[in-house]
Amino acid sequence: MPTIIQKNPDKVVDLVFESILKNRLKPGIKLSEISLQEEFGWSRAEVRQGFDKLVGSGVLIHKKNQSVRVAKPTEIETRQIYEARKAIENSVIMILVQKHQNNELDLRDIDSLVKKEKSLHQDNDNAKLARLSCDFHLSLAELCDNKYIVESLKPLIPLSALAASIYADNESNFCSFTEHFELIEAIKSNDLLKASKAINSHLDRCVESLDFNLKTTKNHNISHLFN
Amino acid sequence: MPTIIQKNPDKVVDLVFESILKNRLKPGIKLSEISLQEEFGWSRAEVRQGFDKLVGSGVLIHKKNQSVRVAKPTEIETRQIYEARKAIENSVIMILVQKHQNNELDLRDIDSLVKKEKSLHQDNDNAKLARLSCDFHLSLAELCDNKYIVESLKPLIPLSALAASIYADNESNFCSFTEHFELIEAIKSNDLLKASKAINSHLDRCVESLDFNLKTTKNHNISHLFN
DNA sequence: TTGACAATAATTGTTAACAATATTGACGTG
DNA sequence: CACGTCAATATTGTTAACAATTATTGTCAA
Repeated sequence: MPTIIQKNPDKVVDLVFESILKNRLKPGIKLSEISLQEEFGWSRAEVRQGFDKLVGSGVLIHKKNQSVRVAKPTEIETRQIYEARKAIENSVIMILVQKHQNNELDLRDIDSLVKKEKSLHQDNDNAKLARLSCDFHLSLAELCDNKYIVESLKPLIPLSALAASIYADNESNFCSFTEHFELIEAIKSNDLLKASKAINSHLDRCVESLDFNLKTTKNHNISHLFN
Repeated sequence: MPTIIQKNPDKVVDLVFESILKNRLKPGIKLSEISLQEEFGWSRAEVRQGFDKLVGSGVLIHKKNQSVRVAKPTEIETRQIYEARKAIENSVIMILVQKHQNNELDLRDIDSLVKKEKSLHQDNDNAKLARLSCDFHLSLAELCDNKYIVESLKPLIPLSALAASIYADNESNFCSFTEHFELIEAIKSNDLLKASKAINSHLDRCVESLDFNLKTTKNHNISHLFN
Protein backbone atom coordinates (compact mmCIF):
# COMPACT_ATOMS: atom_id res chain seq x y z
CA MET A 1 0.00 0.00 0.00
CA PRO A 2 1.48 3.31 -1.00
CA THR A 3 1.89 5.82 1.76
CA ILE A 4 1.17 9.50 1.73
CA ILE A 5 4.31 11.26 0.72
CA GLN A 6 6.25 13.07 3.45
CA LYS A 7 9.20 14.68 1.78
CA ASN A 8 12.17 16.70 2.84
CA PRO A 9 10.68 19.86 1.35
CA ASP A 10 8.28 19.76 4.27
CA LYS A 11 11.25 19.63 6.59
CA VAL A 12 12.52 22.77 4.93
CA VAL A 13 9.17 24.46 5.51
CA ASP A 14 9.06 23.35 9.12
CA LEU A 15 12.63 24.46 9.72
CA VAL A 16 12.03 27.93 8.32
CA PHE A 17 8.76 28.33 10.21
CA GLU A 18 10.40 27.18 13.40
CA SER A 19 13.42 29.42 12.94
CA ILE A 20 11.21 32.42 12.32
CA LEU A 21 9.13 31.72 15.42
CA LYS A 22 12.33 31.44 17.44
CA ASN A 23 13.28 34.82 16.02
CA ARG A 24 16.47 33.43 14.54
CA LEU A 25 15.49 34.11 10.97
CA LYS A 26 14.73 37.79 10.74
CA PRO A 27 12.95 39.81 8.06
CA GLY A 28 14.95 40.39 4.93
CA ILE A 29 17.58 37.73 5.52
CA LYS A 30 18.84 36.05 2.39
CA LEU A 31 18.59 32.27 2.22
CA SER A 32 20.62 30.51 -0.42
CA GLU A 33 19.75 27.05 -1.57
CA ILE A 34 23.34 25.95 -1.21
CA SER A 35 23.64 27.03 2.41
CA LEU A 36 20.74 24.83 3.51
CA GLN A 37 21.97 22.06 1.24
CA GLU A 38 25.34 22.02 2.94
CA GLU A 39 24.02 22.63 6.44
CA PHE A 40 21.57 19.75 6.48
CA GLY A 41 22.70 17.48 3.68
CA TRP A 42 19.54 17.99 1.69
CA SER A 43 19.60 18.11 -2.06
CA ARG A 44 19.17 21.36 -3.89
CA ALA A 45 15.94 20.16 -5.42
CA GLU A 46 14.46 19.45 -2.02
CA VAL A 47 15.46 22.83 -0.68
CA ARG A 48 14.05 24.46 -3.81
CA GLN A 49 10.70 22.74 -3.40
CA GLY A 50 10.51 23.82 0.20
CA PHE A 51 11.33 27.38 -0.76
CA ASP A 52 8.63 27.29 -3.42
CA LYS A 53 6.04 26.42 -0.82
CA LEU A 54 7.22 29.16 1.47
CA VAL A 55 7.15 31.65 -1.36
CA GLY A 56 3.61 30.55 -2.12
CA SER A 57 2.50 31.34 1.38
CA GLY A 58 4.26 34.69 1.41
CA VAL A 59 6.77 33.83 4.10
CA LEU A 60 9.67 34.02 1.66
CA ILE A 61 10.02 36.49 -1.18
CA HIS A 62 11.57 35.45 -4.45
CA LYS A 63 12.82 37.68 -7.21
CA LYS A 64 14.14 36.07 -10.34
CA ASN A 65 17.75 34.94 -10.22
CA GLN A 66 18.12 36.13 -6.68
CA SER A 67 18.21 34.26 -3.43
CA VAL A 68 14.95 34.09 -1.58
CA ARG A 69 14.57 36.45 1.33
CA VAL A 70 12.57 36.22 4.48
CA ALA A 71 9.52 38.45 4.08
CA LYS A 72 9.47 41.93 5.55
CA PRO A 73 5.78 42.69 5.98
CA THR A 74 4.91 46.34 5.46
CA GLU A 75 2.42 48.11 7.67
CA ILE A 76 -0.33 47.49 5.15
CA GLU A 77 0.57 43.83 4.82
CA THR A 78 0.72 43.44 8.57
CA ARG A 79 -2.78 44.83 8.89
CA GLN A 80 -3.92 42.47 6.14
CA ILE A 81 -2.30 39.54 7.91
CA TYR A 82 -4.19 40.30 11.07
CA GLU A 83 -7.41 40.95 9.19
CA ALA A 84 -7.08 37.49 7.68
CA ARG A 85 -6.24 36.01 11.06
CA LYS A 86 -9.34 37.58 12.59
CA ALA A 87 -11.41 36.08 9.80
CA ILE A 88 -10.10 32.60 10.40
CA GLU A 89 -9.54 32.62 14.14
CA ASN A 90 -12.91 34.09 14.94
CA SER A 91 -14.47 31.13 13.19
CA VAL A 92 -12.10 28.81 15.00
CA ILE A 93 -13.39 30.11 18.30
CA MET A 94 -17.01 29.82 17.22
CA ILE A 95 -16.43 26.22 16.24
CA LEU A 96 -14.69 25.45 19.51
CA VAL A 97 -17.48 26.93 21.61
CA GLN A 98 -19.97 24.85 19.70
CA LYS A 99 -17.87 21.76 20.23
CA HIS A 100 -17.53 22.55 23.91
CA GLN A 101 -21.28 22.92 24.23
CA ASN A 102 -21.58 19.42 22.82
CA ASN A 103 -18.90 18.05 25.13
CA GLU A 104 -16.78 17.22 22.11
CA LEU A 105 -13.83 19.35 23.15
CA ASP A 106 -10.74 18.27 25.05
CA LEU A 107 -9.03 21.39 26.34
CA ARG A 108 -6.39 19.68 28.44
CA ASP A 109 -3.55 20.32 25.99
CA ILE A 110 -4.51 23.96 25.68
CA ASP A 111 -4.78 24.31 29.43
CA SER A 112 -1.29 23.02 29.97
CA LEU A 113 -0.08 25.29 27.20
CA VAL A 114 -1.50 28.36 28.92
CA LYS A 115 -0.09 27.24 32.24
CA LYS A 116 3.31 26.94 30.64
CA GLU A 117 2.92 30.44 29.24
CA LYS A 118 2.15 31.70 32.71
CA SER A 119 5.25 30.16 34.21
CA LEU A 120 7.45 31.43 31.41
CA HIS A 121 5.98 34.86 31.96
CA GLN A 122 6.92 34.71 35.62
CA ASP A 123 10.43 33.59 34.69
CA ASN A 124 10.71 36.48 32.23
CA ASP A 125 11.70 34.03 29.50
CA ASN A 126 10.37 36.18 26.69
CA ALA A 127 11.90 34.23 23.85
CA LYS A 128 10.16 30.99 24.74
CA LEU A 129 7.02 32.85 25.67
CA ALA A 130 6.74 34.43 22.23
CA ARG A 131 7.31 31.04 20.68
CA LEU A 132 4.67 29.42 22.82
CA SER A 133 2.02 32.01 22.21
CA CYS A 134 2.24 31.22 18.51
CA ASP A 135 1.63 27.58 19.32
CA PHE A 136 -1.42 28.62 21.26
CA HIS A 137 -3.16 30.06 18.24
CA LEU A 138 -2.29 27.17 15.97
CA SER A 139 -3.27 24.62 18.59
CA LEU A 140 -6.70 26.15 18.87
CA ALA A 141 -7.11 25.87 15.11
CA GLU A 142 -6.06 22.25 15.20
CA LEU A 143 -8.76 21.47 17.75
CA CYS A 144 -11.32 22.26 15.06
CA ASP A 145 -10.42 19.07 13.20
CA ASN A 146 -10.48 20.94 9.92
CA LYS A 147 -7.31 20.73 7.88
CA TYR A 148 -8.39 23.46 5.51
CA ILE A 149 -8.73 25.93 8.34
CA VAL A 150 -5.39 24.90 9.80
CA GLU A 151 -3.66 25.25 6.46
CA SER A 152 -5.17 28.68 5.94
CA LEU A 153 -3.96 29.90 9.29
CA LYS A 154 -0.54 28.27 9.30
CA PRO A 155 1.42 30.72 7.15
CA LEU A 156 -0.12 33.70 8.92
CA ILE A 157 1.57 32.79 12.20
CA PRO A 158 5.18 33.14 11.05
CA LEU A 159 4.16 36.22 9.11
CA SER A 160 2.84 37.72 12.33
CA ALA A 161 6.07 36.83 14.04
CA LEU A 162 8.01 38.61 11.31
CA ALA A 163 5.86 41.69 11.70
CA ALA A 164 6.49 41.62 15.44
CA SER A 165 10.18 41.27 14.85
CA ILE A 166 10.08 44.50 12.87
CA TYR A 167 7.53 46.63 14.64
CA ALA A 168 7.29 45.40 18.23
CA ASP A 169 9.54 47.34 20.54
CA ASN A 170 8.85 44.95 23.37
CA GLU A 171 8.08 41.43 22.34
CA SER A 172 7.38 40.22 25.83
CA ASN A 173 3.95 41.78 26.12
CA PHE A 174 3.16 41.44 22.47
CA CYS A 175 0.79 38.48 22.62
CA SER A 176 -0.62 38.65 26.10
CA PHE A 177 -0.98 35.36 27.94
CA THR A 178 -3.69 36.79 30.18
CA GLU A 179 -5.77 37.39 27.10
CA HIS A 180 -5.17 33.80 26.07
CA PHE A 181 -6.38 32.76 29.48
CA GLU A 182 -9.52 34.86 29.21
CA LEU A 183 -10.21 33.41 25.80
CA ILE A 184 -10.08 29.87 27.10
CA GLU A 185 -12.32 30.80 30.00
CA ALA A 186 -14.85 32.25 27.59
CA ILE A 187 -14.89 29.02 25.63
CA LYS A 188 -15.29 27.01 28.81
CA SER A 189 -18.25 29.13 29.86
CA ASN A 190 -19.96 28.38 26.54
CA ASP A 191 -20.29 32.09 25.94
CA LEU A 192 -20.16 32.51 22.17
CA LEU A 193 -20.30 36.28 22.13
CA LYS A 194 -17.74 36.71 24.86
CA ALA A 195 -15.34 34.32 23.18
CA SER A 196 -15.76 36.04 19.85
CA LYS A 197 -15.07 39.42 21.39
CA ALA A 198 -12.08 37.99 23.23
CA ILE A 199 -10.32 36.74 20.11
CA ASN A 200 -11.11 39.84 18.09
CA SER A 201 -9.91 42.26 20.70
CA HIS A 202 -6.88 40.12 21.38
CA LEU A 203 -5.81 40.26 17.76
CA ASP A 204 -6.67 43.94 17.52
CA ARG A 205 -4.47 44.65 20.50
CA CYS A 206 -1.62 42.74 18.90
CA VAL A 207 -1.70 45.14 15.97
CA GLU A 208 -2.23 48.20 18.14
CA SER A 209 0.80 47.32 20.23
CA LEU A 210 2.98 47.59 17.13
CA ASP A 211 4.84 50.76 16.30
CA PHE A 212 5.03 51.09 12.56
CA ASN A 213 7.47 53.94 12.81
CA LEU A 214 10.27 51.71 13.97
CA LYS A 215 11.31 50.40 10.65
CA THR A 216 14.55 48.65 11.37
CA THR A 217 16.09 47.94 8.03
CA LYS A 218 18.81 45.64 9.22
CA ASN A 219 19.89 42.93 6.85
CA HIS A 220 21.52 40.11 8.65
CA ASN A 221 23.83 37.37 7.51
CA ILE A 222 22.97 33.77 7.98
CA SER A 223 25.20 31.87 10.33
CA HIS A 224 23.99 29.51 12.97
CA LEU A 225 20.54 30.98 12.63
CA PHE A 226 18.67 27.75 12.69
CA ASN A 227 19.40 25.90 15.89
CA MET B 1 15.42 46.22 -11.39
CA PRO B 2 14.51 42.61 -10.75
CA THR B 3 10.92 41.68 -11.39
CA ILE B 4 8.64 39.51 -9.34
CA ILE B 5 8.84 36.03 -10.69
CA GLN B 6 5.88 34.73 -12.71
CA LYS B 7 6.72 31.22 -13.67
CA ASN B 8 5.14 28.48 -15.70
CA PRO B 9 4.26 26.51 -12.58
CA ASP B 10 1.62 29.15 -11.98
CA LYS B 11 0.26 28.45 -15.42
CA VAL B 12 -0.05 24.82 -14.43
CA VAL B 13 -1.96 25.81 -11.32
CA ASP B 14 -4.23 28.13 -13.26
CA LEU B 15 -4.85 25.51 -15.92
CA VAL B 16 -5.82 22.85 -13.42
CA PHE B 17 -8.04 25.23 -11.46
CA GLU B 18 -9.70 26.39 -14.64
CA SER B 19 -10.23 22.87 -15.93
CA ILE B 20 -11.77 21.78 -12.67
CA LEU B 21 -14.14 24.73 -12.64
CA LYS B 22 -15.15 23.91 -16.19
CA ASN B 23 -15.85 20.39 -14.96
CA ARG B 24 -13.39 18.94 -17.44
CA LEU B 25 -11.06 17.56 -14.81
CA LYS B 26 -13.11 15.30 -12.61
CA PRO B 27 -12.38 13.83 -9.18
CA GLY B 28 -9.91 10.97 -9.17
CA ILE B 29 -8.46 11.56 -12.62
CA LYS B 30 -4.78 10.75 -12.94
CA LEU B 31 -2.50 13.49 -14.21
CA SER B 32 0.93 12.47 -15.39
CA GLU B 33 3.74 14.97 -15.62
CA ILE B 34 4.60 13.82 -19.10
CA SER B 35 1.12 14.33 -20.48
CA LEU B 36 1.09 17.99 -19.54
CA GLN B 37 4.67 18.32 -20.67
CA GLU B 38 3.81 17.08 -24.12
CA GLU B 39 0.45 18.83 -24.34
CA PHE B 40 1.73 22.29 -23.59
CA GLY B 41 5.46 22.10 -24.21
CA TRP B 42 6.33 22.79 -20.61
CA SER B 43 9.28 21.16 -18.96
CA ARG B 44 8.79 18.38 -16.48
CA ALA B 45 10.26 20.50 -13.71
CA GLU B 46 7.72 23.23 -14.31
CA VAL B 47 4.84 20.80 -14.31
CA ARG B 48 6.20 19.20 -11.16
CA GLN B 49 6.40 22.53 -9.35
CA GLY B 50 2.86 23.34 -10.33
CA PHE B 51 1.69 19.96 -9.12
CA ASP B 52 3.48 20.51 -5.84
CA LYS B 53 1.53 23.68 -5.24
CA LEU B 54 -1.73 21.99 -6.08
CA VAL B 55 -0.91 19.12 -3.75
CA GLY B 56 -0.16 21.64 -1.04
CA SER B 57 -3.60 23.17 -1.37
CA GLY B 58 -5.31 19.79 -1.41
CA VAL B 59 -6.61 20.03 -4.96
CA LEU B 60 -4.34 17.21 -6.12
CA ILE B 61 -3.45 14.11 -4.16
CA HIS B 62 0.01 12.65 -4.39
CA LYS B 63 1.14 9.24 -3.25
CA LYS B 64 4.77 8.34 -3.60
CA ASN B 65 5.83 7.09 -7.01
CA GLN B 66 2.34 7.47 -8.34
CA SER B 67 0.82 10.02 -10.64
CA VAL B 68 -1.04 12.78 -8.91
CA ARG B 69 -4.79 12.50 -8.91
CA VAL B 70 -7.48 15.12 -8.77
CA ALA B 71 -8.89 15.17 -5.25
CA LYS B 72 -12.09 13.32 -4.44
CA PRO B 73 -13.42 15.11 -1.37
CA THR B 74 -15.24 12.80 1.03
CA GLU B 75 -18.40 13.91 2.78
CA ILE B 76 -16.43 14.93 5.84
CA GLU B 77 -13.90 16.84 3.77
CA THR B 78 -16.66 18.56 1.85
CA ARG B 79 -18.23 19.74 5.08
CA GLN B 80 -14.82 20.95 6.24
CA ILE B 81 -14.29 22.78 2.97
CA TYR B 82 -17.55 24.63 3.41
CA GLU B 83 -16.88 25.28 7.07
CA ALA B 84 -13.60 26.91 6.06
CA ARG B 85 -15.33 28.84 3.31
CA LYS B 86 -17.90 30.16 5.75
CA ALA B 87 -15.10 31.28 8.02
CA ILE B 88 -13.37 33.21 5.29
CA GLU B 89 -16.29 34.40 3.22
CA ASN B 90 -18.27 35.65 6.17
CA SER B 91 -15.36 37.93 6.97
CA VAL B 92 -15.14 38.91 3.33
CA ILE B 93 -18.70 40.10 3.45
CA MET B 94 -18.19 41.97 6.70
CA ILE B 95 -15.23 43.77 5.20
CA LEU B 96 -17.14 44.64 2.05
CA VAL B 97 -20.10 46.07 3.97
CA GLN B 98 -17.71 48.19 5.95
CA LYS B 99 -16.03 49.37 2.77
CA HIS B 100 -19.39 50.11 1.21
CA GLN B 101 -20.39 52.16 4.22
CA ASN B 102 -17.25 54.24 3.67
CA ASN B 103 -17.96 54.57 -0.06
CA GLU B 104 -14.76 52.69 -0.79
CA LEU B 105 -16.39 49.92 -2.73
CA ASP B 106 -16.85 49.64 -6.48
CA LEU B 107 -19.45 46.97 -7.13
CA ARG B 108 -19.76 47.49 -10.88
CA ASP B 109 -17.77 44.40 -11.82
CA ILE B 110 -19.76 42.28 -9.42
CA ASP B 111 -23.03 43.72 -10.69
CA SER B 112 -22.22 42.81 -14.25
CA LEU B 113 -21.15 39.37 -13.09
CA VAL B 114 -24.51 38.73 -11.43
CA LYS B 115 -26.32 40.05 -14.49
CA LYS B 116 -24.37 37.64 -16.64
CA GLU B 117 -25.34 34.84 -14.27
CA LYS B 118 -28.96 35.81 -14.66
CA SER B 119 -28.85 35.70 -18.44
CA LEU B 120 -27.02 32.38 -18.45
CA HIS B 121 -29.66 31.05 -16.10
CA GLN B 122 -32.38 32.08 -18.53
CA ASP B 123 -30.47 30.45 -21.38
CA ASN B 124 -30.14 27.26 -19.34
CA ASP B 125 -26.40 27.29 -19.94
CA ASN B 126 -25.60 25.41 -16.77
CA ALA B 127 -21.96 24.74 -17.53
CA LYS B 128 -21.05 28.40 -17.88
CA LEU B 129 -23.32 29.29 -15.00
CA ALA B 130 -21.52 26.95 -12.63
CA ARG B 131 -18.23 28.37 -13.80
CA LEU B 132 -19.38 31.93 -13.28
CA SER B 133 -20.77 31.39 -9.82
CA CYS B 134 -17.31 30.32 -8.71
CA ASP B 135 -15.93 33.57 -10.07
CA PHE B 136 -18.53 35.39 -8.05
CA HIS B 137 -17.18 34.16 -4.74
CA LEU B 138 -13.56 34.76 -5.62
CA SER B 139 -14.32 38.20 -7.03
CA LEU B 140 -15.92 39.22 -3.77
CA ALA B 141 -12.81 38.13 -1.91
CA GLU B 142 -10.61 40.11 -4.28
CA LEU B 143 -12.58 43.26 -3.55
CA CYS B 144 -11.26 43.11 0.01
CA ASP B 145 -7.77 44.07 -1.19
CA ASN B 146 -6.25 41.46 1.07
CA LYS B 147 -4.03 38.93 -0.68
CA TYR B 148 -3.89 36.67 2.34
CA ILE B 149 -7.64 36.29 2.39
CA VAL B 150 -7.74 35.66 -1.36
CA GLU B 151 -5.01 33.04 -1.14
CA SER B 152 -6.82 31.31 1.70
CA LEU B 153 -10.04 31.10 -0.24
CA LYS B 154 -8.60 30.27 -3.65
CA PRO B 155 -8.04 26.52 -3.26
CA LEU B 156 -11.40 26.05 -1.60
CA ILE B 157 -13.25 27.04 -4.76
CA PRO B 158 -12.03 24.21 -7.02
CA LEU B 159 -12.41 21.86 -4.09
CA SER B 160 -16.04 22.87 -3.83
CA ALA B 161 -16.44 22.33 -7.54
CA LEU B 162 -15.00 18.84 -7.17
CA ALA B 163 -17.42 18.08 -4.35
CA ALA B 164 -20.28 19.28 -6.51
CA SER B 165 -19.09 17.14 -9.36
CA ILE B 166 -19.37 14.11 -7.10
CA TYR B 167 -22.40 14.81 -4.96
CA ALA B 168 -24.60 17.27 -6.85
CA ASP B 169 -27.29 15.55 -8.84
CA ASN B 170 -28.27 18.77 -10.50
CA GLU B 171 -25.49 21.28 -10.88
CA SER B 172 -27.69 23.96 -12.34
CA ASN B 173 -29.30 24.96 -9.09
CA PHE B 174 -26.28 24.19 -7.01
CA CYS B 175 -25.01 27.71 -6.38
CA SER B 176 -28.10 29.84 -6.70
CA PHE B 177 -27.72 33.11 -8.55
CA THR B 178 -30.74 34.58 -6.80
CA GLU B 179 -28.91 34.14 -3.52
CA HIS B 180 -25.92 35.90 -5.04
CA PHE B 181 -28.21 38.73 -5.98
CA GLU B 182 -29.67 38.96 -2.49
CA LEU B 183 -26.18 38.99 -1.03
CA ILE B 184 -25.15 41.94 -3.16
CA GLU B 185 -28.33 43.77 -2.26
CA ALA B 186 -27.60 43.23 1.42
CA ILE B 187 -24.16 44.73 0.98
CA LYS B 188 -25.60 47.67 -0.91
CA SER B 189 -28.08 48.33 1.87
CA ASN B 190 -25.23 48.50 4.39
CA ASP B 191 -26.98 45.85 6.44
CA LEU B 192 -24.17 43.93 8.14
CA LEU B 193 -26.34 41.34 9.83
CA LYS B 194 -28.43 40.66 6.75
CA ALA B 195 -25.35 40.26 4.59
CA SER B 196 -23.74 37.95 7.09
CA LYS B 197 -26.83 35.79 7.24
CA ALA B 198 -27.07 35.80 3.47
CA ILE B 199 -23.59 34.38 2.91
CA ASN B 200 -23.88 31.83 5.69
CA SER B 201 -27.21 30.48 4.58
CA HIS B 202 -26.09 30.53 0.97
CA LEU B 203 -23.11 28.32 1.75
CA ASP B 204 -25.18 26.14 4.06
CA ARG B 205 -27.67 25.57 1.28
CA CYS B 206 -24.87 24.61 -1.09
CA VAL B 207 -23.93 21.78 1.24
CA GLU B 208 -27.50 20.80 1.96
CA SER B 209 -28.25 20.49 -1.72
CA LEU B 210 -25.60 17.79 -2.02
CA ASP B 211 -26.51 14.13 -1.86
CA PHE B 212 -23.67 12.27 -0.24
CA ASN B 213 -25.15 8.93 -1.17
CA LEU B 214 -24.38 9.33 -4.84
CA LYS B 215 -20.77 8.35 -4.79
CA THR B 216 -19.81 8.01 -8.42
CA THR B 217 -16.47 6.29 -8.51
CA LYS B 218 -15.66 6.81 -12.14
CA ASN B 219 -12.00 7.12 -13.06
CA HIS B 220 -11.43 8.88 -16.31
CA ASN B 221 -8.47 9.14 -18.60
CA ILE B 222 -7.03 12.46 -19.56
CA SER B 223 -7.48 13.48 -23.13
CA HIS B 224 -8.58 16.87 -24.26
CA LEU B 225 -9.66 17.63 -20.73
CA PHE B 226 -8.17 21.03 -20.52
CA ASN B 227 -9.58 23.15 -23.29
C1' DT C 1 38.49 59.09 -0.74
C1' DT C 2 35.06 58.18 -3.96
C1' DG C 3 32.88 56.62 -8.07
C1' DA C 4 32.61 53.98 -12.25
C1' DC C 5 33.89 50.03 -14.56
C1' DA C 6 35.68 45.34 -15.43
C1' DA C 7 36.83 40.70 -13.90
C1' DT C 8 35.81 37.09 -10.88
C1' DA C 9 33.08 34.34 -7.97
C1' DA C 10 28.81 32.73 -6.31
C1' DT C 11 24.10 31.64 -7.02
C1' DT C 12 20.09 30.51 -9.43
C1' DG C 13 17.64 28.59 -13.79
C1' DT C 14 17.18 24.76 -16.83
C1' DT C 15 17.89 20.50 -18.93
C1' DA C 16 19.07 15.85 -19.33
C1' DA C 17 20.23 11.40 -17.79
C1' DC C 18 19.78 7.56 -14.79
C1' DA C 19 17.65 4.90 -10.88
C1' DA C 20 13.65 3.30 -8.44
C1' DT C 21 8.98 2.25 -8.45
C1' DA C 22 4.44 1.34 -10.17
C1' DT C 23 1.43 -0.12 -13.85
C1' DT C 24 0.18 -3.00 -17.54
C1' DG C 25 -0.29 -7.11 -20.12
C1' DA C 26 0.90 -11.89 -21.17
C1' DC C 27 1.30 -16.27 -19.65
C1' DG C 28 0.65 -20.36 -17.14
C1' DT C 29 -1.56 -22.94 -13.45
C1' DG C 30 -5.30 -24.38 -10.51
C1' DC D 1 -12.60 -19.06 -16.24
C1' DA D 2 -10.30 -16.99 -12.29
C1' DC D 3 -6.22 -15.97 -10.24
C1' DG D 4 -1.41 -15.16 -9.35
C1' DT D 5 3.31 -14.66 -11.25
C1' DC D 6 6.51 -12.61 -14.02
C1' DA D 7 8.32 -9.73 -17.62
C1' DA D 8 7.84 -5.36 -20.27
C1' DT D 9 6.63 -0.75 -20.21
C1' DA D 10 5.65 3.70 -18.44
C1' DT D 11 6.08 7.02 -14.84
C1' DT D 12 8.04 9.15 -11.04
C1' DG D 13 12.25 10.21 -7.90
C1' DT D 14 16.86 11.89 -7.73
C1' DT D 15 21.14 13.57 -9.07
C1' DA D 16 24.37 15.93 -11.72
C1' DA D 17 25.97 19.01 -15.13
C1' DC D 18 25.79 23.15 -17.68
C1' DA D 19 23.92 27.88 -18.86
C1' DA D 20 22.36 32.38 -17.43
C1' DT D 21 22.26 35.85 -14.16
C1' DT D 22 23.53 38.28 -10.21
C1' DA D 23 26.66 39.63 -6.42
C1' DT D 24 31.21 40.61 -5.10
C1' DT D 25 35.72 42.03 -5.45
C1' DG D 26 39.46 44.63 -7.28
C1' DT D 27 41.33 48.22 -10.24
C1' DC D 28 41.83 52.67 -11.94
C1' DA D 29 40.94 57.48 -12.64
C1' DA D 30 38.92 61.86 -11.09
